[in-house]
Amino acid sequence: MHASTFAALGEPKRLEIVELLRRGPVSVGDIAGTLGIRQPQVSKHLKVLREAGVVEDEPVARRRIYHLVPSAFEELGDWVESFEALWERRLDSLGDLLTTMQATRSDAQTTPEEKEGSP
Amino acid sequence: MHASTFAALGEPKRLEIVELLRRGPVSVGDIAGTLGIRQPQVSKHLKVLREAGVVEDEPVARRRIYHLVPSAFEELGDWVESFEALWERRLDSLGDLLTTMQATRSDAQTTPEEKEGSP
DNA sequence: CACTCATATTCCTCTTAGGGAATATGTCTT
DNA sequence: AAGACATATTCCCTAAGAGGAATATGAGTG
Repeated sequence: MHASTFAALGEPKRLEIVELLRRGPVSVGDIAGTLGIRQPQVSKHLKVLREAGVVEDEPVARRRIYHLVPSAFEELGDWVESFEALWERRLDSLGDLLTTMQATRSDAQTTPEEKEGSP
Repeated sequence: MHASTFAALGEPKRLEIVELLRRGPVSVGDIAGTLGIRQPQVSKHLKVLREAGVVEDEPVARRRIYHLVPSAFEELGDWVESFEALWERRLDSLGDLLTTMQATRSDAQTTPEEKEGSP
């Protein structure tokens, strides 16, 4: 996963553009009009999104219609999924830990004990 | 979905930190040592990640152990999913379009390109 | 309490990114 | 080909962000 993808989405206006494109392909001028951004800024933002692989454009008549690129979101989804798989494992470990603690001791008072293990 | 989450992940070193934390909770010093970044920079990056809700820290002895925050990734996952649902709808529309075109059966004209596929 | 280790914060500098205005490129239309 | 429209690019300026070095805060240990 490239940081540039996140960087592209990390700018508020660009995220708005992406949310707008969610509704379907839109031209540069329409993006500018809908979001109240000036056309040159829109073109700049689209350039960043395009180079990050988030959007693509297709010329139609004399305008350029921009649309989202599914594979970018698939990659993102895979990445996030690979993290979500961790919580389950962790929760299992936590369950084990709690079970162990409960079995070992069931009392705790003022002084929190220091967990040892790192030399 | 807040742009700040993406912005936090959009910096290469910070993304590295997140990838490292995937393996489990780590102290600031260990992050610095593992990634070859100086401690102050690590603290700064962690501050950004923390304020974006991506990581949390817990004091253990005299260090601070940082770990990922599941809810942040869940939110991310939901967001991405809401996009992936679109492709299917779009593909349905495309299917309809193709069906219509085939039914109409009026070829010739300015149909310049065809996606390569099964011949 | 003084000391030390671990982390956070500050100050400085420099590069980069974003907005505004103007202009260049490109593409239909007539 | 000239003109009109749509988009991209450039220049300028300002501000945000990231690294380096030094220092402040905080927590545990003798």
